[in-house]
Amino acid sequence: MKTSPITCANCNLETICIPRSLGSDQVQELAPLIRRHHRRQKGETIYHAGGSFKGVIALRSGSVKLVAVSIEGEELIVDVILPGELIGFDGVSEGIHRLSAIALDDAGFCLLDANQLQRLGQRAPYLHHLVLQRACETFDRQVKRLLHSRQTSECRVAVFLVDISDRLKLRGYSELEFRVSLSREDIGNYLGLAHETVSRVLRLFQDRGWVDIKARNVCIRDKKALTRLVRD
Amino acid sequence: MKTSPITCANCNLETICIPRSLGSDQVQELAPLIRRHHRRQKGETIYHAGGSFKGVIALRSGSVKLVAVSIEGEELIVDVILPGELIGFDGVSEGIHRLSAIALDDAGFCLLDANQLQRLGQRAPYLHHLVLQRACETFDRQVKRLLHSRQTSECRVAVFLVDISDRLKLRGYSELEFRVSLSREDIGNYLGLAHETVSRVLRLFQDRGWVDIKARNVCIRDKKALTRLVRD
DNA sequence: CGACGCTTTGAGGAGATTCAAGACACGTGG
DNA sequence: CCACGTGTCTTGAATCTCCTCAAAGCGTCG
Repeated sequence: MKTSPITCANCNLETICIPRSLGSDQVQELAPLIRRHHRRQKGETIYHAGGSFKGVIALRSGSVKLVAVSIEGEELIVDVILPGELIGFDGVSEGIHRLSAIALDDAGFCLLDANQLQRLGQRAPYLHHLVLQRACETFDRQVKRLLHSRQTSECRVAVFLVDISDRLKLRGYSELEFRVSLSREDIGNYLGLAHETVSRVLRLFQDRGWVDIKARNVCIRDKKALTRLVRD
Repeated sequence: MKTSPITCANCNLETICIPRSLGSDQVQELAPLIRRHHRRQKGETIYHAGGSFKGVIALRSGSVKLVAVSIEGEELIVDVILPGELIGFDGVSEGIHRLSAIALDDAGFCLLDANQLQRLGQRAPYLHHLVLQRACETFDRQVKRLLHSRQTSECRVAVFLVDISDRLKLRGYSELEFRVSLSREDIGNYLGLAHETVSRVLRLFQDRGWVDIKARNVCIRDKKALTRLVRD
């Protein structure tokens, strides 16, 4: 049934994307505001730092990294995004994106146009509030991240694995077996560790029988042990 | 003229608080939504983590720390707030505050009520958008913070001093002489350093003739030197 | 197969933390 | 006015964690 148009109403992400807390009437109202069927291949950018803000984006499939680029050209990975999550808030305050969004796999996404967003006040006030909520959630995430940035390398890697696992579970995927589309370099960058350290900690976890890791495929054997390490 | 009511229209923070990018008509519209004249003494909390979200708060005077409390009861300082800045976004997504806001000095603030905020869509759409912008700014701030958390202790302390200096300047205060209401402990907590390290770095800056520090009073002698250290 | 990129592993070193002790400031009470 | 106590700040020395540098192993894709 690929031919029938996919709308918010029949999207498989309905329960985790924007419509999460909306009634079906409200979803009907939302649907026409959304532009769908955008795609990017692995490695392509969805938006560039410095580029103008086009709207809020809901990731439908694949995964994305949000990257800040310093003056010297180094990139710093600010966040990793999974399907159903919203990005683009780094462009709201200035109208210009502060971060780049880069596809880690082939990715599909929807766009809530910036102009629609501005006018959302009249058309669907609760939607506007919803967007504000989501924006604040991304703030919450950064605060959590900040908390973890104080902890040891072991904690940080454990947090990373548990976080991905939890979020995948929430989306109906396996929480114990998954593929991490990030290189060791990227994971290190994201966690504030050298890639060698990431490698070593992963090895340690494997020696303890907590995980099984082959290249980028992760199999969690003892999630409790990992969670115990987190404590925050 | 203490007797004439202070409104957004005649507030001395007009150009840096919410009205920053509003026309005078729009400020007139904003004013009645705001509850003013709230006060807290040094050490008192403006809102508690776990308490219900009452609304977005604009700080009028004094300074405030935003604090996350971990399970073990340790506090982590997430941000330091100066007059004209907005707080409360940590309560928007859940309706419950994730952080506590604690006055560092005697503080005065205004409240944009949560109920007004919800209904803002109809009454003043641009205002709602403005609030979204400010929420996203706090996100931007956390991203910056994350970037700095990767750097050496010297960089981090320099960033801290320059940041406070810049923000005070923006608000018409002296950018070279000011009082930091945080203890060494708090600064360390905020920057992710031991308080001894803060002390040592401050000493270093003093030996280099970049700053003059007596207790919590800071006098910046060579701001360029500090800025040079920042590079991001 | 060979080249390239990614990952692993080891050894040495740098930076920050921790622990411990002493200096200083401030307020209280004698 | 000074002695005293408490909390904050400074300073030093030892320790530890993680980084850097270097080299070798593994995989994958032309």
